[in-house]
Amino acid sequence: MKAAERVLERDGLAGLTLRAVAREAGVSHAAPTHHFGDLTGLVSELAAIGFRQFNAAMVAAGASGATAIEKGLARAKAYVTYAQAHPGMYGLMFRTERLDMSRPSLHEAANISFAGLAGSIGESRHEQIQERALSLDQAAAIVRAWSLVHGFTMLLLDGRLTDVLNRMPHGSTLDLLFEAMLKGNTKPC
Amino acid sequence: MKAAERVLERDGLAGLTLRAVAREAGVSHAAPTHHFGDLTGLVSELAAIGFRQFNAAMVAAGASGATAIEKGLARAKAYVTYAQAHPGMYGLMFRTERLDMSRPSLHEAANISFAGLAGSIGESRHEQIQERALSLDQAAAIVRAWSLVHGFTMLLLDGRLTDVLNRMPHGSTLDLLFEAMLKGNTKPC
DNA sequence: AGCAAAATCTTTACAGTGTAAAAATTGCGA
DNA sequence: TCGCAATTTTTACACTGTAAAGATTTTGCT
Repeated sequence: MKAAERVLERDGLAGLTLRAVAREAGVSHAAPTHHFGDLTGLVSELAAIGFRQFNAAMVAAGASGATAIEKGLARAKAYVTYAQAHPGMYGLMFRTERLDMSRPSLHEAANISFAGLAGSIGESRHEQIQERALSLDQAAAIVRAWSLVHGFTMLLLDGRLTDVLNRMPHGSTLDLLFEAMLKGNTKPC
Repeated sequence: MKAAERVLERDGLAGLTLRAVAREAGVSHAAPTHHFGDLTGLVSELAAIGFRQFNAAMVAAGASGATAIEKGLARAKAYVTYAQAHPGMYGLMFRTERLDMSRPSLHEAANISFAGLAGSIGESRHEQIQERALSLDQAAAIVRAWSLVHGFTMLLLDGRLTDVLNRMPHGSTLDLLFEAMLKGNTKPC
């Protein structure tokens, strides 16, 4: 197996550095650079793997429910669950600063994930969504679902929800809060 | 003026390093360390300033509207506008990894921002919210609004919405999308 | 098989970085 | 003014990403 592939088996993303992955892979410190060009390249390649895992989890979750509503809820929960299980990877995937979205593998993986989201929204609206041309309503529905779940996930991973949770009635769980958030009427203003 | 204070006048947050702020402040490279302890301390102090600015913008926006609905919308727009005007700062404020939330100044500034959000939600629900004890409904409403706006903001700053925007009907603006997202019915599942 | 070319890896080097400890300087109150 | 504490500089170290050049291995082709 090539060093490049060994590098991509890393699971802890905390202290991710070119030299660290080189050490772990048992190669010289400059070897990874040859494969990935630079740190941005390595991170982008890892993020692409993340998007594929992430998408697979969502597809699997969507297959479980019976109604469109159940499927949507299952997918939303799978979204948060994936992020909780792989917080470092989720951060990598959605922190554009160190990402090169023009890399084909990353671009494609991210696009497939987005298509899954759009398809899911179309399903729940009982209409076929043409990704190339969205109506305002469709775009709003997609962005609403995405913002809601992504925002919740980010706040959760960044520890911004612990205070709210602690101040909720005794016995309240994160799951309960998440469901209540999704099911309620949105208009906050 | 002390070097420490000069450091905090930095506006570009892109290449923020201890040594960079030292250079800009015209002090030795190790001077900032004495004031802030370490990089986490510096970043946390900057984030506290950000939260205060941010909160001021929200309060100002809330004063403009007549009805509770108008106020809420104005605040939501001010939220996104602040993040667009200070993307580096917004990232700093919500990227916990390099933040020390136990720092009194940061903790307090972040709490005031949260109280503003909670108060805004209480206003739109026509009820007084006791921050120390939230009902499930109240917590869900707060987290829903926060997730929605924070998620939208993050996706926007990370460039994840440009594709959606490009595929919307000709003439659609970000503002239009944002309003449509907020006004629609939420249940994505 | 043999050999040239391409891919892969190592070595060496350099400019930055955060952080720690000691030395030097400054400011200020008694 | 003197002394002490706050502040800053100096020096040092172990890291980091990146670049360039040489060494090695793998691959493809006749």
